[in-house]
Amino acid sequence: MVSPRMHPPRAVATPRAASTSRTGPGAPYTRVKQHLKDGLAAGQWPSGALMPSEAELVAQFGVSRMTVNRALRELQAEGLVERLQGVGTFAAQLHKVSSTLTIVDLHEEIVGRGHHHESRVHLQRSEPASTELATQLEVAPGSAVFHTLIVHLENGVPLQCEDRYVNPAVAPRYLQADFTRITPTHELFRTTALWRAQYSIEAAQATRQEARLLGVAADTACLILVRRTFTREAPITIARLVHPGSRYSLHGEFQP
Amino acid sequence: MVSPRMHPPRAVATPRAASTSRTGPGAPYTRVKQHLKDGLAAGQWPSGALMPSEAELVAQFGVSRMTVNRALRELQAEGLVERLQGVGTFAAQLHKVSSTLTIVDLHEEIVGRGHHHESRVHLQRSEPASTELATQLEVAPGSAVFHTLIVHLENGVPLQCEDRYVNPAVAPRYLQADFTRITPTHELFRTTALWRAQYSIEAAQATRQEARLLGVAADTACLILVRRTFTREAPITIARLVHPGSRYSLHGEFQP
DNA sequence: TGCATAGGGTTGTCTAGACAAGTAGAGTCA
DNA sequence: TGACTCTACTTGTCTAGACAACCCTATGCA
Repeated sequence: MVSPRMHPPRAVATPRAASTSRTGPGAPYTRVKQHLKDGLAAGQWPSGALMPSEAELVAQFGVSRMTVNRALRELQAEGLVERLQGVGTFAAQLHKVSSTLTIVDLHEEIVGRGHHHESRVHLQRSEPASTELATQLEVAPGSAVFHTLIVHLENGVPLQCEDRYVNPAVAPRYLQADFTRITPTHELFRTTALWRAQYSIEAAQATRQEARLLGVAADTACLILVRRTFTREAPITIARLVHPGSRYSLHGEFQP
Repeated sequence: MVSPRMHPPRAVATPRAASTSRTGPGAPYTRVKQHLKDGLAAGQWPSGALMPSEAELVAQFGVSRMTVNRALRELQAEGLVERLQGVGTFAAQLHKVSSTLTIVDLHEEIVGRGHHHESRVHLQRSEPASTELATQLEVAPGSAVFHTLIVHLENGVPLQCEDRYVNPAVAPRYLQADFTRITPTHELFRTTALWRAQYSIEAAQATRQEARLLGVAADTACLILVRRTFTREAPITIARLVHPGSRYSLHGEFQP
């Protein structure tokens, strides 16, 4: 980090008195944004519905149009609304948007959309590793590994089935976490040093168990992401993340 | 899509004369943003280096601070800079970046596996762009774009259905290529300068046409990758790549 | 009937000024 | 020396007004 610039004298604006704090999450544009997010989460505007115009929001919130405009522009960037010049602002198709293949915490992603996130823990235990799993996690065959099976719900709708095995040597306290309150991704982020990740993405029909957990028909096309992460020394975890294809897609961008 | 609201009369601003167009990619905030992006790409500011303050950019570009602020805010959102209130703007740590969904030529991939690659060209022509497509490729609606529909086979088994639209302004000789001998990806690599790519991955059941072309059942789960590539200036192509899920998966790796 | 146009809505953007809040160097005083 | 304030600088945000580009409907005219 380079040290900040010196401070040569320069004439600046004359100060005056004012009242309320404006920085931070209580800022007006944040209020407008949250109001719209809440409305979207509550189904106030179904997908494709026309949302209030900037002028209407200006009147409703008593703020300037630039402020409203910023809120809407950010919602657009987040993929929650679509805007057409000369036409209006529309509620976007639900959940299309997700983020990069960067490893993001699903919880943050869902909350970032202004939605409610819930985890249902179906399995949380230690079990002996199969031969293949032992190879993947680079542990001795038959030695204990941690296994969790969790379904994540967005606004009550199952979004992801997360079947995960964890290397106990790297995250010995993994099983003690309360996964209804913290996601495995977050827990592992917190306690291990991620260095590298490998993933593979495929489409397949859900297994019977997965279909049941996700509440979809057994032949639904699902997007399956298998991700293996590593510290600099050893594998941390291998996760099989199953999304019903109709409710999810991955987006990304890269620049060589 | 709900129909737009009615237009009750309301008083609006009085018009006045002005000169240059401000909307679009030539917009001042875009210029500022691009200038900084270019500088970052050129290594003008190494990771962590202090970048020009808003006031300096205001002076340099002759625009208002709000305009500069917007450019910097968007660069921050893109992860290219970090900003600290009261301190300054710093070049972000390089490539925290995502993934290596590197664009590989399918032909090389198949040949690399020691297998035989064959392309069946089902469509190769120029056609008028639909409104949405025109937007995606940033061409005038209704203007001609190039369209190819090709099925790639590995050892005689259909592996990918490639439905591709190309911007004629960027690759004017695209249609003259012999796609039984060279893949579109290779042709475009050869004739255009790839700068950026956007992709979206989802799972879905194949359409009837796709199922027929791929020789699979209509309800087969497929992995669909929609990829849009760009030169530094304009979109090159948008491709919809459909793989029968059972026969394909994507692999990647990244390092933070 | 059919076409051109005007009007009034919508988003997109820019400006100039202002205040708020945070940082850090430079002085001041005990 | 060490703790304090002062002050210049930074980013963060808001406002009111304006113009541009675009879209849709209604209207008037041929």
